[in-house]
Amino acid sequence: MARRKEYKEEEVIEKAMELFWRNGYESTSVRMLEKAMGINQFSMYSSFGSKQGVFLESIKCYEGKIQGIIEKLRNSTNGIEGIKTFFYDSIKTSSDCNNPKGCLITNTSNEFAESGDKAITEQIVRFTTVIKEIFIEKLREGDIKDEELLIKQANYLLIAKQGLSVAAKVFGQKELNDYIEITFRDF
Amino acid sequence: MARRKEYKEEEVIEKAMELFWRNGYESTSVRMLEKAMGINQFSMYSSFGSKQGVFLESIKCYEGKIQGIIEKLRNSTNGIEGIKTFFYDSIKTSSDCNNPKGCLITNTSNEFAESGDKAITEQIVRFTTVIKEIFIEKLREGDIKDEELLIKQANYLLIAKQGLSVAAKVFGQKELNDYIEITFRDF
DNA sequence: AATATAACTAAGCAAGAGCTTAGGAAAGAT
DNA sequence: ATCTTTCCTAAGCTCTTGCTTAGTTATATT
Repeated sequence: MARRKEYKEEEVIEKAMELFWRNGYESTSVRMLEKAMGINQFSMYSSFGSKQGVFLESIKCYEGKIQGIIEKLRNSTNGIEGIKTFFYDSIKTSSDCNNPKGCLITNTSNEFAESGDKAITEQIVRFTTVIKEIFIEKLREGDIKDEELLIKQANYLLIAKQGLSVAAKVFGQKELNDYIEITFRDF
Repeated sequence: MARRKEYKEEEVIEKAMELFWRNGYESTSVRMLEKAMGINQFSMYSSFGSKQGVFLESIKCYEGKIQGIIEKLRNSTNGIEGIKTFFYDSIKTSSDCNNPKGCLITNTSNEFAESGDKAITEQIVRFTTVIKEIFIEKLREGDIKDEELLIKQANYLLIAKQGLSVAAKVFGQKELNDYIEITFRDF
């Protein structure tokens, strides 16, 4: 017995995500969001509660967007090679132009590192933990490994992946390829 | 024939630098700056022209602060070992508490990556180039190296260093050590 | 058709941003 | 002591921020 929404939340949030991805949280204003999403502030706030609400939903949307390559990593059966492919897939996502560069999760982790925002930090930690566990799982498929070396290597790869995402915003394709090649040269 | 300044620019800029280092550019307001620097906005603007002026001067101040470890790197004579030491020195700078974590240059590079601000981007590129050239120089001191591999390795180390600075904000000491150890394991 | 409920528009709110300015205070030159 | 030049205080300027609200429009139910 009432009027229907003229937009779908899943659709407008995608536009929001791209904006946050490109500019970060603070540099994206609610006015910019309403233009990009094609809805006005009232609708935004009634659908997502707050700017932070839009942002958290954007992160979920992003996770959905990259779920494909994460599943690919998870289902890979060639150990360390699967992780290497994951690295290449990651920068490929952001190199189809018109897409922002870098990784939204990593960008966010950086922007909020010192702020200590709880809801956002939690999202990031959760995501990072998932990736690390997959790395460990894949590394376990490899040759002789004592547990300690395994953790060491997982930490290395996790930070390397994070570094890659950051580097992708600034460095060129050749530099990134050089980086990945040497990262995996001795596994 | 006039009144004298009640502060020294070199002293107040250090406080500004710490604030920018901790919060980034956008999240640091002029009101916060005047409290931290102990001078009011009039003095700030008459000494540095604008908020961005304060920021650019803060970066110079930061470069001065880390010049020690860069000179140490430059003067090292044990090739790749010198670079490894440089990595450890870099995270040491930010692990004496009361200092912000990460690297101001890297933070800035990240924050302004998509903005395309000219003055700031130029500062970053200049600094990055210097580091890369030192890396190449140190790598040249090592064993047999064709030029191409050398560039590849320099790119690797440059991105690895950048990744380390980012990681230092989020990861613990053990993870960082693991990362550095494996980064340099096969040189 | 009348009514109730939800969604839209657009205007506006307080707070904070970067920056400016008028007026007084300090100190070297005369 | 006076004058002149510089510096400091404090208030205020305009613009933008995240968010709200009054008033209107559209739709499902009766």
